[in-house]
Amino acid sequence: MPANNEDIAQLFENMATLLEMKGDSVFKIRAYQRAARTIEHLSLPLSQAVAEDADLKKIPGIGKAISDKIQELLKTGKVSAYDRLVAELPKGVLDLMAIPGVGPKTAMLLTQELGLDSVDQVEAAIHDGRVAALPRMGTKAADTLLRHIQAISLRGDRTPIGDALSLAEDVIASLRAECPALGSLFPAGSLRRWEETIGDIDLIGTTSEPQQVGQALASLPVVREVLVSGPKKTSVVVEPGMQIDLRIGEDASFGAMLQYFTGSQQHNIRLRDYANHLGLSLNEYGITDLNTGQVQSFPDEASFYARLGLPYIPPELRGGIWELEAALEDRLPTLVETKDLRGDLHLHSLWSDGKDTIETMVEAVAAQGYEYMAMTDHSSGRGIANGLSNERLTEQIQLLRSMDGKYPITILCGSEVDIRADGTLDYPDDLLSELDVVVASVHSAMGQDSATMTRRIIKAMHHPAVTIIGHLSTRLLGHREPTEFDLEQVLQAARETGTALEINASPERLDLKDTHAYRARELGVPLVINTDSHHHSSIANRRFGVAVARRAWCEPKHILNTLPRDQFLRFIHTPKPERIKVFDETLLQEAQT
DNA sequence: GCCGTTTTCGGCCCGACTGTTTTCAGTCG
Repeated sequence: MPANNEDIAQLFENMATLLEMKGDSVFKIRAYQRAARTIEHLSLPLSQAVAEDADLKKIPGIGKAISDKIQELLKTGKVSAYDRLVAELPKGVLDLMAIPGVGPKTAMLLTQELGLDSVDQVEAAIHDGRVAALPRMGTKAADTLLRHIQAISLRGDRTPIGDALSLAEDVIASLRAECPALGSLFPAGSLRRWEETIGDIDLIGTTSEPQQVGQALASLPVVREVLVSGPKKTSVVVEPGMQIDLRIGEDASFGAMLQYFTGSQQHNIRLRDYANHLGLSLNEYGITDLNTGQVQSFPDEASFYARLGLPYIPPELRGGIWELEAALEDRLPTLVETKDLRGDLHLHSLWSDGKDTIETMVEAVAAQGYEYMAMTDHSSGRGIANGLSNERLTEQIQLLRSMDGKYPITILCGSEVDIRADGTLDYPDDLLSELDVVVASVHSAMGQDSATMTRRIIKAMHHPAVTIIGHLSTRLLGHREPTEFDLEQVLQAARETGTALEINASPERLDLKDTHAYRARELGVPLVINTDSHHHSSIANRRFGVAVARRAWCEPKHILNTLPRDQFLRFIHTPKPERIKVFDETLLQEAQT
């Protein structure tokens, strides 16, 4: 199995760490870190790029040396320079960095001075006092280390954005209740960039009473531990095991602060580098003119970016790879927004495993101002999901047809049909042909190898009745790994057959994920943002799906369900291979207007 | 190691906090 982008990014991240332990040039270290971050967020698999003989040096932050190493890794399965570094440095030294607060320097100190090569050994060495006796350590530092080690198991991995966002909203509400002096208070960081999982929750606020707000956070009942407590910054760990960082500033400089703490780090590094060329220096308080020393503050982000001669860059685009160039060349996309959506094409009711009646779901979707919707209960193969037999589906179709026209929304007949292990569908063709919208999804045999799964999905795409492939990878964030398949082949087949791919907005799925959606958009594959709601309240989840699309640089024209009703109906009523032309035409039309 | 709105050589983002230090190194984001 060739290395994927994540593996390659991890290798360069390790490489940077090992070089730092050796005391190598900080700039070389930074170059490897930058390359790692870039590769991690790349939409195109590097294995694919190398196979196609693409020039990797076109990717920002990747030059000859790193390009050569990527090629070496993909061709031979290893990077000799990396292997040499690993051999050169003490065994286990990278493992120690899993301890928060232990960086390359401390890890080296622990391995070289005490010969420790595992977290367990460090814990033992703290207990018998050897760690506290090290140079630049002490009892307090050793105690802190011990607390961090004990907290490792409690502080889980990254948290899915849905959970992190509701936690952040709870904390914001509590702080508001506790602190009358609080002005603005918003999430920043990865939460504001809508990353699919969140490490720490960053909050930024303004107040005339900074100490009071920090104190209020530290005293919240959900707080398990206070990590940092200063005049401008407070960090705590709250009950489910998440870290919250609160930064406090003034209203007049809120724009600079919001920009600074929204990141990404990579975006900020590139932005500050660019600013330096303009004779300006950026920090969280404002923009300093390096010639005059004058500091200018900004109440909002738009004026901050404008001072740099840039248009406003939406947080979802601030990945630090492509957005600065796009902004300079005035080709930032006009990103799709929630208000652009006109339909939801993946909805469940009590007929299968939903929790609401069809009527409740219809009313809830109509209340969003949508123009059309498709009821898509499960097919019969989903025994546990109370899937509809042929007879029940026929019955439901009759019911839906009788309802259509009685609501301020067009009700389409649909089904979420299982793609069986062999790529066939779960209903006979004559029944499928009666449906307006078929969402075909994998729900079983998820362990198939990549080639089998790829064939299976592509076979389903070639079925004339299949409108959309639902939650392509079947992953559940934090619970189930994605299936294995060849993304490029699947996307090409989607394009050829005129099959749309779903961006499933359920915060536990987010499937397509952002980088896959990005690649799909590049290849001209129609995308659909669906909530897959099983309850009327879940329709609000569309914001998560819109966020994925925005991170994929999607404009309304890339999203099928931003089409007005009649154009959407024209799309689904056009036979499949021709259907893609309808999509392309609407693209052209929109581009001209 | 990367890169070019001063540059193919000489630069490379910026600050808060902690714990150990009498002026700073390490870590984090």
